[in-house]
Amino acid sequence: MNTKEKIEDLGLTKQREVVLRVIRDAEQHLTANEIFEQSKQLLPGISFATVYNSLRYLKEAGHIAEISFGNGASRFDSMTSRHDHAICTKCGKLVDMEIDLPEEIVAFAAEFSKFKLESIELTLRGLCPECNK
Amino acid sequence: MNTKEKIEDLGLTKQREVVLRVIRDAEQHLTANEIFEQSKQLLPGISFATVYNSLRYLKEAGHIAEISFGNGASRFDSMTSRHDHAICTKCGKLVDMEIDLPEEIVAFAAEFSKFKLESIELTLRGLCPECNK
DNA sequence: TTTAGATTTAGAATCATTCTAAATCTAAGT
DNA sequence: ACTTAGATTTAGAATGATTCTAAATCTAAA
Repeated sequence: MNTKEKIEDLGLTKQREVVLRVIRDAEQHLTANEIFEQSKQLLPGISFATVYNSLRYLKEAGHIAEISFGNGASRFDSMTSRHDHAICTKCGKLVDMEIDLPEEIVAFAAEFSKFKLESIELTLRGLCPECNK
Repeated sequence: MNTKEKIEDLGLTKQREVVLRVIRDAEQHLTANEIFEQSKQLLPGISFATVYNSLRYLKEAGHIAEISFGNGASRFDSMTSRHDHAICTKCGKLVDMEIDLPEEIVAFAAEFSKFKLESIELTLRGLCPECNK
């Protein structure tokens, strides 16, 4: 039995489907390069450019999200719902968090900035359990 | 009368002091390249590498903070106190916000992630007033 | 004044990402 | 099935940000 669920029909090309599959099956958030390496195993001829094209496409279609902090390459996330991140300042480990952000804080931030809100997230920086020993 | 305040004695080298001055005097958050351009006006011989070295040094010493979102170059911030950011998804405009984050949210995030907390910030993405017209 | 360590410099190198142009695929209409 | 137009993929070049390297210079302590 395979743990990997079939990807519902999204009208994706073969390569975009592979990229999405890799991201969905990953235990952690992968970089474009890691996604390329794993995609090649499922679809040997795929090119790096296609991985980037697919990431852009999937992001715009709302199937994945891009996460980037100061340090190096972006990472990609298959969670579609709003959530937050914790990042380790020592090893770079990235962890998803679900924090219930009170409506009044969201409203205050929108009012303060005068921006038309699209998304809002909390980022915690610190030491992960391993690095904190 | 000069609006620019003297930088207190931090034991900085000439070039690090210039980089810090440029960041402190800036109206908005600058990229490393913009900082280099402006630093050259105050200290013509300064090199790009030194700007990067200085930025790293000043960041580690806690005098400035680096802000980076997916899109392009990092920006540097002289505010030392905790604060949050709003970023325009269309033009990239970056605005500082001061949001009062309830202690229980901070505690919950630390507990949830199991990280030893160093900092926490809120990031709002959306359209700035100009781009929203 | 010597010396060791830190800093600066210029330019090369690296890394992530985007662009380009040609080849290939796909779907719609014949 | 055949044509065509548009979208997609490919390989590799190009770009942009940042870091590295090695030599020169500065600084502070002995």
